[in-house]
Amino acid sequence: MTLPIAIHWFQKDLRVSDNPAFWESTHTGRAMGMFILDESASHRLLGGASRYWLYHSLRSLEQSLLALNVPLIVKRGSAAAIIPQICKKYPVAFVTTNRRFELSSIATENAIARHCDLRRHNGNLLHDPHTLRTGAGKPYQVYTPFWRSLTHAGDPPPPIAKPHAQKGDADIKNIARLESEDFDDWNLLPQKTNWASKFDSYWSKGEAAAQKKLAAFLNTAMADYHDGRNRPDLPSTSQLSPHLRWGEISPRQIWHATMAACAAQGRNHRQGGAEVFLKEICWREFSYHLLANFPDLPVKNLRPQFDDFPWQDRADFLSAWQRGQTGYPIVDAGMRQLWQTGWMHNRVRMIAASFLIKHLQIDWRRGEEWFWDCLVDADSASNAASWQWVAGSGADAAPYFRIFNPILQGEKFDPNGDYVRRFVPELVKLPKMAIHQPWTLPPMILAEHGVILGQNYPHPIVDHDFARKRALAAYQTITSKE
DNA sequence: TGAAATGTTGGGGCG
DNA sequence: ACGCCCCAACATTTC
Repeated sequence: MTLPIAIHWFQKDLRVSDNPAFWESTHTGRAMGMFILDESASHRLLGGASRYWLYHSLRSLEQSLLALNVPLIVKRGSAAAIIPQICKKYPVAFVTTNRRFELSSIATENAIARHCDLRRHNGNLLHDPHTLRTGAGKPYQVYTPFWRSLTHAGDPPPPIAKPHAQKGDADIKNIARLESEDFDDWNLLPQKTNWASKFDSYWSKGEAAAQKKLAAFLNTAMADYHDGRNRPDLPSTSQLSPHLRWGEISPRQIWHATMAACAAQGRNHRQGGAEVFLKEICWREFSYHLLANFPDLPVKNLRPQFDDFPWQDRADFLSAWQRGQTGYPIVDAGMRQLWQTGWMHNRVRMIAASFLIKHLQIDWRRGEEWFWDCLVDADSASNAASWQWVAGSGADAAPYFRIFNPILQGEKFDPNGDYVRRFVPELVKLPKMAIHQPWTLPPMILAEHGVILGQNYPHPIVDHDFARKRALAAYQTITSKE
């Protein structure tokens, strides 16, 4: 008996193992993989760093599928148009995909489902974001009860294996050859200036690399993760975020591998590094829970009173922040790490975001947009939820008056200044007692260490004490109106 | 997953 | 020896 032709539509699941939708297509059909770069108007365009990652991830996926004898069709255009067209043109029985939760993606999937047998799976989250509910039957808006209910629900489903290699089928190979474009033609990599020149040395892309990175983390950094995760100067985080973003690895794989590692190491997974690590994985889950239930999350304040916040429209300040020229070393190091590597340590993301919002009084959406463009892990759920969290405009947000002091944060979490020196080379000779506040040294001493403020490193663009008081005053203007 | 301001306490210097 | 003051250290409150 010949199985029907099936398409697995890869979206944010560029992997072959623990991929429930892909599994279905290969086990109940003759499967073709499909990836569509959808740049139609309703979809947010990928940022530059994301396009870089996508290129390499597709390369890797292509190889994995080749080994499984599954052809891959890549196309550019509107998925809502392309998939029904292909289904009409060829005898495609059904289409599988792992559902997304962005508003535009939901609309696209629904449109396709009207024309094809679209079978949607929950392949990228631990649980369905619509099933976890508070006692009152509402979505969670506070992280801790969300975490409690998630852990109370028990372990997520165990990951499923990758499919066996397929028989190899002339029909679908033919279709793929006729239909597929070559993503080399898509200009996914930088064209004019190669700003991603350093990315290659920082990142291995693809499913195998993700698994390797997870294993390395579980065997080394996880033990110290509780405190280590806050140290941008140390290699103490998993750096799995871009792999998760593209679905090269699934949270269920991470969850169960962490449990297994704890068992093998004789550790308790309910405490120490493992629990904190799983909590971070669940922050991503929480972000998706928020996005699924409050689809405006990426563009609208969850707390509407923030709609009246007196944001400053200062292109010069925004640009200084983007280029890592604020005069606050920990902020500048973070922003330059972002530019050079496509990634920023999470502690520093909070500091840099707080600085943009609170010190410079710039709308969090400007920061969200910059991160969207620069991060290899830019994800509509995590990025938006985290920016709203820092701004205080989100559901379970940090109170607005929680204003990070970039000097204290630097001294606390980069105690020797090594992180600053790595990314702000003009400060490399400064002693650690001054590296987070170079302006406190007399100009003579600074010059001896190769620093001339205003020439090779900026003066602080705002005074911390002034900025803090101004931020609190601005916050008053929206709270007093209620 | 803050920081600053304000309040409290207790040891020690000193008249 | 005693009371007073100063202030570091810690705790609590406030933004």
